[in-house]
Amino acid sequence: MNIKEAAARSGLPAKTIRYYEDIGLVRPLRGPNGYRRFRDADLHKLGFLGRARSLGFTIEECRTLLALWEDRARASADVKQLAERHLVRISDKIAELQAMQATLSHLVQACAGDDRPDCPILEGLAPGCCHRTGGPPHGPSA
Amino acid sequence: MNIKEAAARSGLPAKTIRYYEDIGLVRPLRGPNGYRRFRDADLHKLGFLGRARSLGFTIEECRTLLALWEDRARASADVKQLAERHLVRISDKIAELQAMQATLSHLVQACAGDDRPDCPILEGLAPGCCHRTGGPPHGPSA
DNA sequence: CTTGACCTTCCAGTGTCGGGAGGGCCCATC
DNA sequence: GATGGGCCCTCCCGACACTGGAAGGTCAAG
Repeated sequence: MNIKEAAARSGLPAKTIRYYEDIGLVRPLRGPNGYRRFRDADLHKLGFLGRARSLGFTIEECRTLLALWEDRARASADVKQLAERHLVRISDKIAELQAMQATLSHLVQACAGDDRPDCPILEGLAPGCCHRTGGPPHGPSA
Repeated sequence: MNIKEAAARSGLPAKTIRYYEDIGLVRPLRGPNGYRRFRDADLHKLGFLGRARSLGFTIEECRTLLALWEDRARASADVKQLAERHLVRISDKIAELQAMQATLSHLVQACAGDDRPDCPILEGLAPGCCHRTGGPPHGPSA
């Protein structure tokens, strides 16, 4: 099948599928006109990738998982280790977001939110004020 | 003071400070040799930015917050609205991560993690298997 | 005068695509 | 045979918020 049907069946945008081919995650055949031709095995891979990505695995982890998936002799311990490391990352991220949430909701609760200029939120962000969560100043990344 | 001291005092890398100047968040003076010269007001801004960023506000939100901070006649409602929208984003993100966490930890628990090839994690990622969390296949972004 | 720390600008890369330009292919219809 | 519309191709740029590095200017100490 052509890319549009592969996209519809896998749930991935055609652009993403082309990108995945670009970085070597899938290798569909090519017809004589240069069109990509996807077999069932390619579809399976795409579905696998979509689900792994939706669980937050990076592309490189997906590449590893895909290799393990296709290796019938793999040890399940290898997969489990990868997944557990990813779970740790997820937990860390959740904790980080919860810390932001706690700090910010304190500030929001303290703010009247009317047409007066007094604003505990801005005051809380001002230098030398109040207690902080203490994290390094690089929240949303990592 | 020069950029290095401003970086040390604000907790931001010098590169980041240059970037912030580039996009117009701070406007330090320049000495006759072309070096940036930071006044206390610039330092305050940098600290403000660092804390707002650490709470997960985007650069554009920081720009808005900074404008509100410097506007002595702003209504605190404007700030509160911005912060509340951001809180919603944080909650959504947490929920998304928790869904990933739930799905993945189920799979991990079911996996023996030994040297045999049977792996419920990979099976759970395979097409046409088991129940999913159902989210769109774009986890870590957004 | 040399050394080394500091400063400058500019360019390129990160990760994961999405948007769009410019052009080719294919099928159906007139 | 010509035309239209849909599908496909490659290639390049932009997004986010920086980070690294190269090439070169400036300053203070020895």
